[in-house]
Amino acid sequence: MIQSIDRAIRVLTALQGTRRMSLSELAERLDLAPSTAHGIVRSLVEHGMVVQERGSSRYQLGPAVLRLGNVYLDTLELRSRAIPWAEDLARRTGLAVRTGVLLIDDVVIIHHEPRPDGSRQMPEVGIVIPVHASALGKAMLAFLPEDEKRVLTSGDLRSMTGETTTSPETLRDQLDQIRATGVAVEKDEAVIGESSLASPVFDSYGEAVGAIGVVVPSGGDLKGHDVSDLVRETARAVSRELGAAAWPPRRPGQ
Amino acid sequence: MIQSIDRAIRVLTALQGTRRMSLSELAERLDLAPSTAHGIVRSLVEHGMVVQERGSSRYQLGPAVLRLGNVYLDTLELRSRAIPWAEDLARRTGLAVRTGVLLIDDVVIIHHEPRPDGSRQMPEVGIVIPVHASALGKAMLAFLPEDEKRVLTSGDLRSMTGETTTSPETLRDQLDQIRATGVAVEKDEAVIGESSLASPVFDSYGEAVGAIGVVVPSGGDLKGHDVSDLVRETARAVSRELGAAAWPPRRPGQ
DNA sequence: AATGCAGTTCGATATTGTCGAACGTGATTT
DNA sequence: AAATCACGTTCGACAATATCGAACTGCATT
Repeated sequence: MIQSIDRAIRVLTALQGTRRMSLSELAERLDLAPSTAHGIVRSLVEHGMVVQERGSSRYQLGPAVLRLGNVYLDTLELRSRAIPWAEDLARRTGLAVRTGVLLIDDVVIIHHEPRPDGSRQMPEVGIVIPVHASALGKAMLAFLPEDEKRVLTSGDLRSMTGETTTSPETLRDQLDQIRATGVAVEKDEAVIGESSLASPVFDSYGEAVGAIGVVVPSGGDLKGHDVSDLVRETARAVSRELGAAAWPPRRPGQ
Repeated sequence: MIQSIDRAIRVLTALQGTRRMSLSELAERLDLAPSTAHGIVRSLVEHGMVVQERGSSRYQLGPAVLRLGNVYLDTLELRSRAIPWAEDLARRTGLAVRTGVLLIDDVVIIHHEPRPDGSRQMPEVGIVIPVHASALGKAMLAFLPEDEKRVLTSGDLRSMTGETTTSPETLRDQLDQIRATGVAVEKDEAVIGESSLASPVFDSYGEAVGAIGVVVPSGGDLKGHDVSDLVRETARAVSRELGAAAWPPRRPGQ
């Protein structure tokens, strides 16, 4: 791992958490001499990855990162395949539909089909949710070979709400359950008042490359048990389009 | 400029143009030894900025860039201020509205309000258009102090369609015109069949920090001359919300 | 007006990234 | 089916390069 590149990305990640930071804040956060941090930031600024706001001397992310994000979405086959099915699922359930992929220990939303009730809803593409607090994340985790252990043993499972699964043992049990049913559930674990169901999507190698699912208002009743079946069927359909031979795959990786 | 960071960003930029590239393609494009390119790519992969697709050994952008892009949008005051006005402008003109900022020699779309006719339209947030081929870009360019020269003298103004302004002299004349009217126009210069009008948005320092405008189907008739007035008024309103003292500012920078 | 703080620039040192060569693997060709 | 080729990857030595500390500048504060 090249040191300066690692540091540059850490700068971007820091700015992604704390949106505006002064140089000294950045330097302290990354344990660097101010001049070192300055050199890194300068390089990022020259490419538009970071901009310093006028007047104040704080830094924030720049327009170049937006351009990259947009291109990423366009290159994702999973996304283009999932969109028609997501629309369909939203129409049939009356719920918002999310599709996500894994990023280290989080899930990144790559598509968001709003609830089809005509109301204005915040676009959620690009937001991240901890794997262990989301149905999307658990769905993928359950079908990963070795990597799952890393998350499970990494120690702290951050608590988002009082309901967040924070015990590795509990999570492990949940994953067994998910492998049995093909559907992951989560109640108020990431956001209070919001629960979700999701199923994993596989590619032609039988790898869990993403997950798709619905968001359920915690108060709302699921019309019978249909929803979970619809979610599973949607994931299966998308997987087939991606060339998956079976759903779930016979021996997941390993 | 730190060399390895510069190279890393060049890798991302290359992947942004040519979506999937093999290591050797990347190495050749950046004039690097394959092993050097590999080290850089490896560092990017470890942070999820780049992923190598399974099976084939090609690389493409990763989910981490999407997360960054999303946060960038959230931090932009221009965007949050512009959105309500963009909705209003779209409603009153019946046209799609775009808001953009400058990124080196391009304009990046930071908000896109679709035509209010209920049809499905591709979201345009994150796409880039060359400054000299877009009304948004020209609107900003006309009110920049020194930087404009860089673009004008950088040599080649890429041609997008047969209508693209490629002569620096012509562009200079257009900018004079824009400074006089406050509204930039463009006909078929970026995309055939699509024209646009835009006006610059200023912040409290009198800097052109963005531009907002409408997209007009080339065949479509503008209802009288109203549209250009509405665009100008919208830009003025957003500028005032950002703390601009005057529109246009008295002495643009300099 | 003076002081302190933060961002920035500059130069010397040694760490660190770079390159060339060698290895392993998968695909293609004879 | 064997061999060759091409490609991605790993490794180690060198020197270029990033890093750090100190000094400078500008701004805000007292």
